Amino acid sequence: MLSKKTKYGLKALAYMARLEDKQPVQIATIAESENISLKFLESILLTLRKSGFLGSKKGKGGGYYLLKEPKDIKISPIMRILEGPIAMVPCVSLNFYEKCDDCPDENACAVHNLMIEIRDSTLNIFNNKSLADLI
Amino acid sequence: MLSKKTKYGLKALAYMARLEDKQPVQIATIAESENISLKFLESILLTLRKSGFLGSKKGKGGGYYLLKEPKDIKISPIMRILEGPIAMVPCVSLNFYEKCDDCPDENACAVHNLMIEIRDSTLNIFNNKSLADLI
DNA sequence: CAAATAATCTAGTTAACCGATAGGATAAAT
DNA sequence: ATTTATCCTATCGGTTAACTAGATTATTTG
Repeated sequence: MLSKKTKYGLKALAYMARLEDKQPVQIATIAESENISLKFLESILLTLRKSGFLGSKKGKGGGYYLLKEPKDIKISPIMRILEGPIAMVPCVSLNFYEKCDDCPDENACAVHNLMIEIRDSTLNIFNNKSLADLI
Repeated sequence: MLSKKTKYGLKALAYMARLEDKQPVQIATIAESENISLKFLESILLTLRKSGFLGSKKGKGGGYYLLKEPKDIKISPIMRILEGPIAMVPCVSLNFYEKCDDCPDENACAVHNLMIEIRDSTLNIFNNKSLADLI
């Protein structure tokens, strides 16, 4: 299940991608337009800024703005920042790998091999889609 | 993230699929072989029986057994029973649909359309794989 | 019949996490 | 100096995941 955090984050990024000018947008504007809790969105955009997706400006006329062209912002890194691993199981995660407690031999594990397939097909979509494709 | 419940359930089913004879297997045997908590596996196999995947026999020589040939047991219904919706978001779920609170127009939602693609590619795998393919 | 076997059922515990909120600190513009 | 808007820390209620306890029921075997 996709967390609300990720869902809201993607929606906010898509909102910014839709704007042709690169003027900063205020949190409140996005929150209202997309029906997102203001305070919650605040923390989400903050993490997106700290991870290098967004720039920000304080004070009047301030807000958040995309640091790159929408077409150059792929979905997978956003997912990894907001949602965590893309794989359904840590033992097939490329960026968040963790060995299973059970399972002496990964290659012999039925679930492992199935989940590799799922990971690859999911990754194939997230890697090849940009913010520009979402709007 | 795949729950342990689903993971253990799939592993147990794969275990049974590997046996050529259709003799009942005891919970304890599977639990030990696959390093799964006995009591937890107990409740998992019970739900799988109630959903029609497994048959059971009580008393000596009893246990659980598959009701169909491994090649005739697809992954998707197992996932739906143990894990719930396959879609990452309720608004794109085929079997567990639910409207989003935010989002006045689904077709205009960036996340919605992205998640439809993910659902389809995932479903494509789960629908076309059987227990026999896992082993 | 009685003892052993193994599934069935009900219920509870514990820890982690999600979504949201509160309240003040900081920085920039007017 | 005042307003505007991000930044930051902390907290909290609710839910769920993962597991555990203990008693019951049904079946087989001696």
